[in-house]
Amino acid sequence: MFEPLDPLLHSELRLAIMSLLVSAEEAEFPYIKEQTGATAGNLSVQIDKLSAAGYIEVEKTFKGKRPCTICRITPEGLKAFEDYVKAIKSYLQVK
Amino acid sequence: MFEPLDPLLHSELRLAIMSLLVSAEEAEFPYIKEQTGATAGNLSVQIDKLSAAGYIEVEKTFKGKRPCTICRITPEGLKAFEDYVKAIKSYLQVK
DNA sequence: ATAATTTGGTTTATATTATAAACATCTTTA
DNA sequence: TAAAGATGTTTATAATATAAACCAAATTAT
Repeated sequence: MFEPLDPLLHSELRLAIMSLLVSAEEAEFPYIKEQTGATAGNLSVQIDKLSAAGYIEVEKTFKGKRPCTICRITPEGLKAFEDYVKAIKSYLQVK
Repeated sequence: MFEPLDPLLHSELRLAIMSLLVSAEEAEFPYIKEQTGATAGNLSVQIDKLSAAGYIEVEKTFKGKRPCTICRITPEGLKAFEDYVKAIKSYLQVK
C-alpha cells in the first residue's frame, strides 16, 4: 500500500540537495545554498548526513585561495533518490 | 525553484492518513491503523494534529456498544494535500 | 599597516517532531 | 467474575531539523 520513505531523503533540505545533484553532476556549496535558500549551518549538517550515508561524495578543494566544497551524487544516492520518488508516489495518487 | 513543503503533511504517517482520506470519503480509526501499519498511539497523535489544523474532521460515535472514531478530509485539507503534491513534485523531477 | 568586512564554511545549542510504551475504559468471553 | 480483547489516549523518550554562534582565511577600506 504505502511504501516506506527513506528517512534520510524525507527531509525538505536533503531532498532539495539531492534533487539538485541528480541533474547537476556536481555543485558547489554556495550554489546549493543559494538554490535551496538554506542557512550555511543547516546545509553543512545535511551535506554531512548525505555524505555519511554514501548518497553523495564531498570534495574539499580550493578555488584560487579560497576553500571550495564540491558535492556529487553517488550511484547509491541516485538509486535511493529514485526509490524515494517511487515510494512517495504511492502517497500522492500521481498517475 | 523548490516550493516549501507544508510541515504538517511532510510526515510519513500524516501523509498516509491524508492519502487514504482523499480517496475514501471517510475512514474509521482501525481501518486507517491497518492500512498504514501505524501503532494506535502514533495514529491517535497524528489524527489530532490533522484535526487541530482543520485538515480533517473527526467524529466520535459508537458502533453498537463500542466507540468508533471516523475521519473525513475537509475542503481545506484537500486543498493542502493538493498543494503539497504540487510542491513536492518540484523536488522529484516528475513530469 | 591594520581594522573591518566578506567568504566559506563548522560546531553546538535548542526547539520541534515522531514514535512507542504505558495507561485507561469499556466489552466480551471463559 | 476474572481474564482477555477492542478502542483509543496520554506521556516519556529518542531522533531530527534548524539557526545561532563561532572559526579561519582572504579581501577591502581607512
